[in-house]
Amino acid sequence: MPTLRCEPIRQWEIRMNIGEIARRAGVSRSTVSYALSGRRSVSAATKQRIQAVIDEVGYRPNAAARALKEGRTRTLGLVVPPASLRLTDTQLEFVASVVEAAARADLDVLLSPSGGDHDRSFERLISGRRVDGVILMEIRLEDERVTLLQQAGLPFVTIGRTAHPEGTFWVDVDYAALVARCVHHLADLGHREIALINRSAELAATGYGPAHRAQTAFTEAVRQRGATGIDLPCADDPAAGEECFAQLRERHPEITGIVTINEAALPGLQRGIERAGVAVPRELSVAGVAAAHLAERFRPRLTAADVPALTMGAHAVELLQERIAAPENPVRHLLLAPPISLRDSTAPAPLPRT
Amino acid sequence: MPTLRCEPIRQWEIRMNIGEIARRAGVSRSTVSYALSGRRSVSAATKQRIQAVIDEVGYRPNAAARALKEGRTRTLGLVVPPASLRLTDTQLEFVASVVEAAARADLDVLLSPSGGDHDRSFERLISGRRVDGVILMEIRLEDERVTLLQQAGLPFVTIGRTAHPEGTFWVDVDYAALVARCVHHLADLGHREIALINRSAELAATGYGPAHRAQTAFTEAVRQRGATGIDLPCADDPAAGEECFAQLRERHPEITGIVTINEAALPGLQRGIERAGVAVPRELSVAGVAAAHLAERFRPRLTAADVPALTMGAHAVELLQERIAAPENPVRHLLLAPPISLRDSTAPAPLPRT
DNA sequence: GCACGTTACCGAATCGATTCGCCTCAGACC
DNA sequence: GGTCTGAGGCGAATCGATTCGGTAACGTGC
Repeated sequence: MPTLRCEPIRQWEIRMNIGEIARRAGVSRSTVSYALSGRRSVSAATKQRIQAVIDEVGYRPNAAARALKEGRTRTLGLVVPPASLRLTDTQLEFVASVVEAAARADLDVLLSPSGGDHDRSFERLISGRRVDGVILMEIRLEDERVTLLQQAGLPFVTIGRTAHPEGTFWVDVDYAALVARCVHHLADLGHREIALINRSAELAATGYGPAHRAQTAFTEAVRQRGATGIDLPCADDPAAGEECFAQLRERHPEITGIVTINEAALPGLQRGIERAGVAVPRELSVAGVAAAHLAERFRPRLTAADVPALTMGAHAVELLQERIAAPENPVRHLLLAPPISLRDSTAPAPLPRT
Repeated sequence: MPTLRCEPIRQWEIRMNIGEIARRAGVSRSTVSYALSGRRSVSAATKQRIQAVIDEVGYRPNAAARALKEGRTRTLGLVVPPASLRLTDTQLEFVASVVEAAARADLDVLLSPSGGDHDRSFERLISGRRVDGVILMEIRLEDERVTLLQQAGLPFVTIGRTAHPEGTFWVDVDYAALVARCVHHLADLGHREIALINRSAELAATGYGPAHRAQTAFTEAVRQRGATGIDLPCADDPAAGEECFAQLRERHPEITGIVTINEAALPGLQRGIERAGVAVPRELSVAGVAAAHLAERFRPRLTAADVPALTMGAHAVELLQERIAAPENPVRHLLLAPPISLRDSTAPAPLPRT
């Protein structure tokens, strides 16, 4: 008489590994492997039989076993700033485009928040052989993560670059060139008093490249054109943008042109301008560097160099794949300087009041 | 005499596996394993010697080998909407909080863009044993991904829920309750003509839960209070918000109260209100459901139920861990209905014009 | 007829960890 | 003194894939 214990029967849950496929197809495991990889010839009939079994049971090779044997994981690591810092739209587009580009290349993406107190996550990433390569965002001029990756001998590509980027793979936006271009554009329109609304003072203090390079290029470009320039740091949020503009109007009412690389502050900047009743572009011209959709969203539409964030992620993935496949290849960089899209926020400088 | 060939000497690049650690510490590999896991006793002296070697060479167990043997990867999958759809702030906070919570629990997160043409990525995720469990975002009322995960027998937790969520683990915001609460709040203040600015018509058409539930709850609450309600779908971007408000003023000038769950449209809504010269909250009250920082950013500050996105991600990770550890446990849900934070955008209804 | 190459397949080693079974040596206890 | 117990450690099997070497069978060319 059977006992009352009613263990759930899980017969159909036998593990589907390559051996089981081989058994059902009546071949050896190596034949299944070769049939799938095509690295040795397998007769059409056998191949078909194996494929039929695979389709029937929905088999897929175990990723861990394959990674162990092949020595690669088909996975990329993406190191993102911790969530506590709110990401800018451009940064988000980087992340999204990296993920999509990786998916297109049949690669998975492992996310790791770096900085803050999540160093364990970063350590796991680089020393547990969990990934074949790493994409690093938000690079500082001196960045210890770069050093750690170099020591670990793990291929990596940075979005942004350090102070001495010669030996590494990177993709970056040429903020210096773009800011200079904005200054020249305004100067060409007759503006003589120009302000730069930069990223936050904290970022600059921690050695954030774009903030430094933008400032240097701004100062230089303004000097070249014999204009006068004001450099204003501004926190990455709308409220700060509004505040920043208010201060600018109060302390430097002579300003007729603004260059901004702080896209998070744009909504606030716009609001500040509207509240002050300043007419753009008649009384004040604004040019900048920003994600295209933010430039389009500004009123009036912002004349700006559109940061090609969506393609940059794809480029980074591409470079990383090359680096992984051919570690001895010479380093490659990509410094992007998209043209300025002329929209509605810049115009000839107003005539000086007499 | 040595040859001229100068192969790079890579002696220090010998693979650091558990065997090498064992050799250097003069013990067997199993002893190293037990010393690290603590699953069997190892003398203090031996343990110390092993640890010293590990610290010296910076050894970390190979993730693939461990996953293969243990049958778990210590990795979670996070299925996100494809980048082509711009994520809302609340969604981004979900992602960020999931990643942070996972990092705190020493788990890695594998990102997979679903929908669009990235089904291979999703397939890899669920059938290659790459992850121990999956967190699914942007759930539709009928969602085939849920079915696929159930078939695959992979533990998963959804953020949001399907039409019949009884048998699954999920964390969700009770949009129905929150919208109703907003309606009652406005009704209590004397408003009789209320509009709902909902998510986009496309989302509703594809069976997006919050859009449906919000509409149903809105209709019901308005009916309960004997008020009249207008339900307006609105695309997820500022321009649409502005447009939507303009239409609302034109077609339904009698409206004195607005409820919105469309946070992406908020900036546009604000802009539309300002352009129309409508005084909030004197002439028009606005209440909604949104991420707290967006509510604070609205002018005047938005009375709203603050979506606790940052804790929701953490809850989802917690539930998923439980599901993985104890698959036979009864299902658990979490339906969050945070209180409405009274800010500055609601006030008693204006006296009806005579 | 023999050497040789090709096709098609099998068996076994391998990747790097975990874990089970077994062994030895003390010390405790009857 | 013999048995038991537990600590401490070793060796080997195992997870599921890939891949190398081997081996039949079957032409093909001389």
